[in-house]
Order: sequence, then structure tokens, then C-alpha cells
Amino acid sequence: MEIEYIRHSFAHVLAAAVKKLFPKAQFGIGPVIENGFYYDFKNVKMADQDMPKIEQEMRSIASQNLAFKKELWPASKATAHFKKLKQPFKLELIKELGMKDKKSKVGMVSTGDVFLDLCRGGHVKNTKELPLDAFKLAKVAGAYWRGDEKNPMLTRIYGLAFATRKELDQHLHTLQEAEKRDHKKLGAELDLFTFSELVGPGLPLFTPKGTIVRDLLDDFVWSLRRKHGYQRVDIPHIAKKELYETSGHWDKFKNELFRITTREGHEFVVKPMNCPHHIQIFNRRKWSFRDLPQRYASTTKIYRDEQTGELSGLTRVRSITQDDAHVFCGMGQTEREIKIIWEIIDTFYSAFNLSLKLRMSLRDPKKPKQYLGDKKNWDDAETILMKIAKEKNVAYVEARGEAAFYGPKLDFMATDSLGRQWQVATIQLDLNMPKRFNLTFTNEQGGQSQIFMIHAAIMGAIERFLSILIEHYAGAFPLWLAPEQIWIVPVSDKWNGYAKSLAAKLNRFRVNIQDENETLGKKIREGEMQKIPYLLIVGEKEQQTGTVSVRKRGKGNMGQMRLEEFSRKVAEEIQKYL
RNA sequence: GCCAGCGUAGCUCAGCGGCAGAGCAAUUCUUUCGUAAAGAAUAGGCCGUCGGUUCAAAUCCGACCGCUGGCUCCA
Repeated sequence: MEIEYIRHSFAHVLAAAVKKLFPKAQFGIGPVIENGFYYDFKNVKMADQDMPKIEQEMRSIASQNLAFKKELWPASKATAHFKKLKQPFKLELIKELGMKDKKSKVGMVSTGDVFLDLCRGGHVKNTKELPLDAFKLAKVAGAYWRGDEKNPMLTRIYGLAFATRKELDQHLHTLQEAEKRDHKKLGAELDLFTFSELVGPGLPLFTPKGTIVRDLLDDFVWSLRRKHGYQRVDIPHIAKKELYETSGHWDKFKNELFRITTREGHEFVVKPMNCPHHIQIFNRRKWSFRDLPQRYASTTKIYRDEQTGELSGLTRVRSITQDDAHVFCGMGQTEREIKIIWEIIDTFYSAFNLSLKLRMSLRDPKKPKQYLGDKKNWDDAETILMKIAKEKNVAYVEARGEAAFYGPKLDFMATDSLGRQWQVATIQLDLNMPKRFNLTFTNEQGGQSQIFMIHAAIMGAIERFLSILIEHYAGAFPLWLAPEQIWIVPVSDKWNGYAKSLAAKLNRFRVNIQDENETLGKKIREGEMQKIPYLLIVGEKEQQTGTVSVRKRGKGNMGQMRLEEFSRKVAEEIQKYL
């Protein structure tokens, strides 16, 4: 791939520039990534302001028409070379290449005479081939050597690189568009949620408008579940430590649990998950095969003590509202139940024009200690999920090591209007929790069989899903979801009375009257910026004829219409969605 | 948690050792308006918090709190 050569070559040029500007720099790795490249350095102290300097140096190096040349060196020679230059990371890499004997060779790539790097190759022939108008250093960040937090933190410089200037501009434009749609910004502008320093980081507070949207989303999920025999249950937000010791969460996530010690010294945990509570509801009595499946759903908050550095807007929070459901069934019912959930997921996401891709999240067979239970259970569960995906004839990517600690998952990835992918819904098949909690039912033969448990979240977390929706729609929610659907805008306050009478007639919708003392133009501008789906402009003409002038969001003036007709059309438009 | 950057009015930001500033928003008054910003006046500040340097700190230094972008983590 030509573009990969370009990006990789730029990484080397970046390293060469850093070597010149920071003689003490130690070099990590410099791979190609989506849209560009990065290179990791130690002993490089810099900030965003220093980037033009480095960029300039890169241009000056690249314009010297330096050839990229790969040679094979004996590992011992390369080791000696990097030892002399005090490059511990390169030495570690050579060691890790697993040289079998002394004759083993490693690749060394030179950029003219300015830089020599351990590298497998894949460059353009000469720096003169590099499109100097199509690259840009993007940002500086910290990154652990080899991605391990026990290792030293290096300075990572990210760069963007494309084959042409046009592609770079296009990408920069997309980034700009994404910034405009940033849910943190729109959330404040549209007054959907807020944070308080007194409440704490990662704990979003939802305003009246934001709460309307949350409730509508949750109602939608529930309307789909109810059709399939789900029952709502309600649970407390804390439980004794022992519940999580039994479930295995205590061992696995001890550090991320919010804990409470009562005045009598008992230890409680703020729930980080709902399954153990749902399990206790299921376990209140003995079940027969005739009673199964039992399907319990709760939309409820869970709390996880995420590290502060991981928190971000609504995407990653400490108080998470899950639309969580658990199905308790016999082995023979799992397939049907999973297909039902899958159908709900398809219906739900198509309502938002979000297309879904499937990820099969399986265990990493190399790390059995990370998972509960025995191999046979895991093999069974993974086989069932793969069989269903095959029957549905849906392509999927297999993600080894992405399973939950209690079972494999079908994870659904949504692609938004900017082409970005987000993990959303999840279906998890779990044979391990039922075992740990000893969940059984009486089968047709009168014996006891093990319960199979399915964890299902349609939105996943409402906070996160809302952030995706805000960015997907750039804040312009579809009519059924808009917290304010209609604004009635009197031309002047002489018509406030007429506006009031209209509002009363439209009270099945979410309507507001803009009767403050402002010019019409100002109020329309406000309405457009608040992304209100319909503005009804009313003045003398409208009052005399009993009509409204309809202005549709983004479309401008649609002309006059009888109120009844408008009302009917809006009702129809809402109906289309649900 | 780690690395880097940033915290000044409700919002967006200027000021960067010597009296705390602008636009928008808010309030009051004027205006009564026909499809994306009417005009005037008023009010609004522990310059994130605590400590240090200095005759003097929003400004320089340190710690903490918070935010942003990465890294690590993510049931």
C-alpha cells in the first residue's frame, strides 16, 4: 500500500527531526496508524507549541532528497550500534525479535545519513516522493512504552499524512465537523445535561430537556421488550459485599467498586452491575421448565470508580444508566431468546439510521485465568453464539480476548453519520454466573437442569448512547425525540393571545411560546440554533384565517397551513418513527 | 492513575508583575416588529483553591481541585 509507505516514511522523517532538535532523545517505535503515523520518544520535553518547529525541521530534512535504504545487519552488530547510542528501547526490540542464533539478521533502515533505525521496512524510495503539503503533526500525548502502565511514559507525537493535499484537507474538515458536533459542547448549548464540581467528576446531571430525551429512548426500548414477554423489576442500588464475592465481581473489580461501611461495620458495595440483583430475584423460588424463560428488565444506574483520567463527557462516566435485561432459560431456549434480542436491537437502531456491525467477543485462550468457569462451558457458549451468527448470515469480526469474564458476547458496533464506529448493544451468554449462584430448574424428567443466562443491553449505557445520538444528529433530534418539538413565535406581542390559544390546541406535542420582547428575526435565529423541528410564525394574517406559518428546521418557510392540518401532519410524522 | 495542555462574569474570550476588560446572555426602559442577531441604560468577579516569591500577583513558582487530548483500564 503506497499510502502506508508514505506514512511510515514520515514517521522516520519525524524521528530524524526530533533527533536533530533533541539530541538526547531515545527512540521507541513509529508505526503507521489510521490517517497517519506516530513516533514515541523519551527525553523529549515538548508541547503543542513546539510542533511547527518540528514540522519545519521535517520539511527541511525531507527536501534534501534523502534515500531510504534497508540493510540487513547481524543482530549482534545492531545491538552494539544501539548500545553505543544509548537506545534501550531499540535494544529491547532486538531482543524481542527472538533471534534464534548468532547469524540472525535485523532490518536497519537509513534515511540518507541523518537517521538510522531498526525497522522491518516499507518506505518510499526517497524523501522527495513525500507529499510535503499533505502531512501535519497533529498532537502530542503521553504513552506507556509497549502499552504497559508499568513501563516508562514516553512522549508520543501524532502526525496526519495522506497522498494528496486534498485528502488531508478533507480529513481536517471532518475533524472540524466532529468538533462542531461534540456532544459536550452541544449538550451545554441545547441545555441537555451539566456537571457540577461539587457533585463530582463523571457524574452527569440531566436537565429537564435531557431527561425528556432519556425517557423517550428508554420508553422506546421498553416498548420493544414488552412485546416479547419481558417484565420490569426494580432493585436497590447497593448490596452486601458477599453478593459480589459470589458473583466474582469482587475479585475481578475490587478497585473499581464504590464501597460503603455502615456504622455497624458491615461492608456494602454500590452496584457496579445489575446481574447479581436480577439473579436474586430469579432465585426467590424454584422454577419448572414450564415457567421459563423468565425475562427481567431494569433501566437503572450502576456506579464504577473509573480512574479520573478515563472520564470524558457522557462517553465515559462514573454513574451509568443501563437498559439492562437478563433472561433465565434452559439450554434449548437460548437460541430463540438471543434471536429475539437481536431483532429488538435491529429494530431499535434502524429507527436512528445507525447501521450495525457485529463483533464476536470471545475469550483469549492464552489467558484462562482471566475467565470464570471451565473450558467446556466456554466452548458451549461460544459455539452457540457462532451458530446463531452463521444462521443469521451476518458477517462478523472475531475479537479474541474481548469476552466478559463470565461469558462470550455478541457486541454491536454502530456507524454514525460521520462514519465513526461506536460499541453499543451487547448480548452476552453466561453459563458461569448461574453456576456460581447455583441456578437450576426442574426439567421434564423431574430432574434439575442448569439455567442459562443471557445478559442483554439494547442501548448499553444511556449516557453513552445519548452522546452518540447528539453527535450523529449534530443536535438536531428527529421530531419524536426532540425535547422541544414546536415553538410558537408571535410576530409581535400583540399576537401572544393567539399564540396561547394555539398552544392549548397543540398540547399533545411539546410546545413552547416565544413571547419575549424580541424581534421576529432574533426569535427565529434562536429557534434554528436550538434545532427546534417546527417554528410556527403567527401574526395578523394567521389570526384572521386561523392558520399558522410553518417554518421547518433547516428548510425555511413552508407557507401557511390550517392548524388542524399542521397538527395532523406532525402526528403522522411522529407515528412513522415508532 | 500516568504524560501534556488549559481554568478570568452564566457563555466565548482579551489582559500575562502596577485600578478587572469586551462581545453575547441577564435585568430595566424604549421599540410592536413578517422568516437567522432592534436600541439605550443597569447589574454582574475570592481571575479554580491553598500556599510561596515580590514593595506589589489574575500575571512568576509549588501543591491540590477541575476540564481537554492521549496512554492504561473498561463487567
